[in-house]
Amino acid sequence: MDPHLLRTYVTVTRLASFSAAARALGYTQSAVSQQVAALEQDLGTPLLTRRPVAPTRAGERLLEHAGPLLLRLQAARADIAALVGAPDGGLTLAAAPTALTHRVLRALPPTGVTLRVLPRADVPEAVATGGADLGLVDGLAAPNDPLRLADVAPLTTRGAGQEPVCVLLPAAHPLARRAGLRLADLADARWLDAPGAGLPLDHLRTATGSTGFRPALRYEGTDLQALTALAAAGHGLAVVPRSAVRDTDGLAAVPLTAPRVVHRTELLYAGAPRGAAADFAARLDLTRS
Amino acid sequence: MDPHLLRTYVTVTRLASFSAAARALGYTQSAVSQQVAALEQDLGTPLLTRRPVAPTRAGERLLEHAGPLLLRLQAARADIAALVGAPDGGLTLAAAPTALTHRVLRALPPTGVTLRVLPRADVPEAVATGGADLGLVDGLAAPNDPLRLADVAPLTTRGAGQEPVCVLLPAAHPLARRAGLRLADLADARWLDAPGAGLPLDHLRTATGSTGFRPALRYEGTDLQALTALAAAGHGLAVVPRSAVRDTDGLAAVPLTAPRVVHRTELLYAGAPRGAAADFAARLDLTRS
DNA sequence: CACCCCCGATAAGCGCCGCTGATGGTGCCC
DNA sequence: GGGCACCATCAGCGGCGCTTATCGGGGGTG
Repeated sequence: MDPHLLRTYVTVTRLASFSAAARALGYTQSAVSQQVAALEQDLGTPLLTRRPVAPTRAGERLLEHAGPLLLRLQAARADIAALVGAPDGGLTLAAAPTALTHRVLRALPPTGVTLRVLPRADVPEAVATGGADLGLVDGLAAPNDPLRLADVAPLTTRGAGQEPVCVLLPAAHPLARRAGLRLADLADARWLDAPGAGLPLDHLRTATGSTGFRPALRYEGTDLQALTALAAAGHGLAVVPRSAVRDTDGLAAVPLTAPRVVHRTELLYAGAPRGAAADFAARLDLTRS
Repeated sequence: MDPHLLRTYVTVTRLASFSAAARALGYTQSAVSQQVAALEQDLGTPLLTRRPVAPTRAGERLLEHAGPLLLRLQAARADIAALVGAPDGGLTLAAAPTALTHRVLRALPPTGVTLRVLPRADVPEAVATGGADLGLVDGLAAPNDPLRLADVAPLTTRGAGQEPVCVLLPAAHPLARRAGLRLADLADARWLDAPGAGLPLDHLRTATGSTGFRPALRYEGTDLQALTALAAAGHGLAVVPRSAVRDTDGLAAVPLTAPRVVHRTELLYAGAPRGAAADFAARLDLTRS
């Protein structure tokens, strides 16, 4: 189970070709063939069907393991490398789109910042693999509960703010005049599914334990403005943190009263923040409400 | 970052000796020395101080990664192996002590079962590495919330029951006559810390967001009977699922009313349950309350 | 229907990596 | 101060894994 073999195997399945994988990895086709054979012999079972090249059942299981494994390996490398290399003075921040609250933006140093906006699921990976010094992720959680993140590597999380959430709906919606809304009452409504930009629907489902929240339109961008416009135009409801609500024609934003859920933002880092990253983290703490 | 080198490095740090690690791993001392040197060169930094042999800062970081990495690797192996080998008909069940509710015990097949009671933290590992076909873990959670488990490997969880929890206190305790108790009111009391048997104190802390719950006595066994006796004798309070409460001299069990937490039991498995494991899982589902 | 091309498996050869055994240097304990 | 236990280093060698070369087969095309 050499990581080398694992990487080759993953590449072969991804490209569905021994030869293409060989070209991609800088090997000969023969080497790739031998590597896959070695892996299969090691595990005692075929992992791929040839012609066409596709994973067997065992191969599919292995793929599920291989990704996180290689990721963790890379994370370990990056972690040590970060400890060795001197901090370069700059600060790279990976953030989910809705995690960029005003409080965060205010705490940013004036220069030397690189901001990478990523889908929320990619943020921990970016921090773990050294693609960013710090990460900001957000999500719905019970008050004071930490967020649930995939543990690609031993990352430290620190709360970076909580705020109420609102439901976005067209102003003409029958419920738009309400002072507060219960999420359970909206399970049968049509929702915007915005895994990149906002809070994906399965977050709502786990938060309420419901199986509802059928998607109306799936939005794959990361832009909140567009999401807001979609909600105003009646393409579906959305849940966003209150501070992300902007006055928009035809839009109503009603606070969510039940379940008691807050929009929570967390700061992520590997090891201890250093240099500009430490400064930023400290400044973020100072503005704690 | 060969897993081989990683394993050697971990062994060296654990034994704090190159020579001892070499003996343990079946290498010569020379080989171990070269392996560690290779790892250090690969990562570009010293990982160990010699004389005495102890990890450097970078080495400590690496250790944090190496454990889960090697575990995952082993889990992947075991996962594939389980897929290859025919199910042996038997069923090995790894369970946390308090996860063995009556409902679980009733669903067990009459023969061919091996029951391994482990500390809760070890259950996912046992399932992932093939030490058990199924796992049962329990813990406190908000109603309908899944438990938080370390994801050593892609494991599937399935709810296997929820029930209210009670606080165990001596019958002479001033609060023993109450009909219900709020956990927050008990943060300053002295608690039994039973990481093996019951619900460790940090579970209570995360559940309430409190930093209280100072331990009075630390109990390292896995026996609930002893824990109950300790509570009755006034050595500290404990929280247990209601069904685990037995009539005991001098013991009072008061339902916990706030926060709204339940004792939740979950079934864990890698891939899809097969053979006797599938039967058991289905029977557990049938008795769903 | 036959040819050809592309793909993957296999064989042979070789270079390099990593192991062993031996030796050197160093701190610690007696 | 001597001996010992420990780790580093060196030389040598065996085997692993790569490349090159070749074979077998399947599908597309003329």
